[in-house]
Amino acid sequence: MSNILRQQIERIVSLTDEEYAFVLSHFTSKKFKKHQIIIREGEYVHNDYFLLSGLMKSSHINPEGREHIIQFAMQDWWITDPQAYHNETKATLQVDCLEDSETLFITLENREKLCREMQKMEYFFRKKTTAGYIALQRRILCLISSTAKERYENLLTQYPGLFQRVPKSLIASYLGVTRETLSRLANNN
Amino acid sequence: MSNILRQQIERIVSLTDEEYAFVLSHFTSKKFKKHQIIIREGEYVHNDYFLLSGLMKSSHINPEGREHIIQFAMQDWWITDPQAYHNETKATLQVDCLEDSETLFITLENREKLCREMQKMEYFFRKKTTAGYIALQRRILCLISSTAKERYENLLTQYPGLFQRVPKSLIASYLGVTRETLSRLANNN
DNA sequence: GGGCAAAAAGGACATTTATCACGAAAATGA
DNA sequence: TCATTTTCGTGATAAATGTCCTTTTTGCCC
Repeated sequence: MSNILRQQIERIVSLTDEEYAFVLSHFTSKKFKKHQIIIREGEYVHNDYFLLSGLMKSSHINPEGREHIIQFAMQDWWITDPQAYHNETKATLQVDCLEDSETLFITLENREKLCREMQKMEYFFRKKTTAGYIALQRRILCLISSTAKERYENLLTQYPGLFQRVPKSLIASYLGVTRETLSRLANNN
Repeated sequence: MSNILRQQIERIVSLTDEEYAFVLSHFTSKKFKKHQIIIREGEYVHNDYFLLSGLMKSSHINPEGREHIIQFAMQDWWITDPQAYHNETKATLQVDCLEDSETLFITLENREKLCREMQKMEYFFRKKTTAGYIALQRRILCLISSTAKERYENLLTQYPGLFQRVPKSLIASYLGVTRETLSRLANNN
């Protein structure tokens, strides 16, 4: 069974089996294939996806067709277009699969219902979002204060596995440099 | 009276006078002078500050003494070192005043107590943090996908008033460029 | 297994940005 | 008010990064 979700929640609040069953009843499981697009720009975003396995990315594609990667998500991570999901507006980001992936997703409606009916879960989501906020602040600091090389080495030490799973061009896109520049940094020129 | 805080909360949840009085009882008011340092690197961070007036910044100062600005906060904004505050660890950021400022601050203890005792407020903080998360994602996208000039123009249209209130060198630090580069961008070279 | 498309590497050159240096203008504080 | 910082702009040069291109390698699909 997929108690990865339960483990993540229980790192923040403890749950009885009954409580977890109730939580889980608000989720739906769904599998996706590599290259499948989960969220398309311009469409409404109904779900927030929790990854049980696989790998996805969220990205913005600018008018010239260049893609900029905002986030990679692997096992135990959440991914969606948060702006569109939480504000019920149309997506400006795209989310797609870099590998076959298994997910549990929750609609906004179910998330809010769950938070209303079970304060523990409202607490969980508050803490989880706070941790996310902190992580994004650190990424911003890295982007404004570090050189491309430092950002590259930083990512390499933080997520060494990522480099075996995704093409370098996507790593470059995440770091905010071109793939040529990344190639030079990686080869120490 | 300072009902700026109440207004911000009521944009998300409605409160009776009694409820607001209860909320407010968890805050302490404090004024600061320009140049005063509110949070020092290496010290524990007890408070999250809500600005009633004035202007502050949070920044990281690297070993070479270079400052990188993570956030400006003006009226109606919150500021702290979130990582140190929420995790009860020592500050890695500095928060200081760019103008004389009036604040309402809340300790982590009071914040958690308030959330426990009043689910409305847990809802408020969850929504507020979510909105903050979304804003940071957009800033990250801007940093990895836009040129320095675009980032400058973006900030200029979003916060035109800021340019009259803070030195350009700090704007540059926020945008992740040197003050010389910013000066040239602003004068269209 | 073979063919094809994607990915990676690298060269040559253009552009952007950082660095260092200096002087003028503006703001600040005694 | 006056002296002292701070701020701002600008030039010259170096370093970093982007752009465009070709070649090689890899890996995937039928």
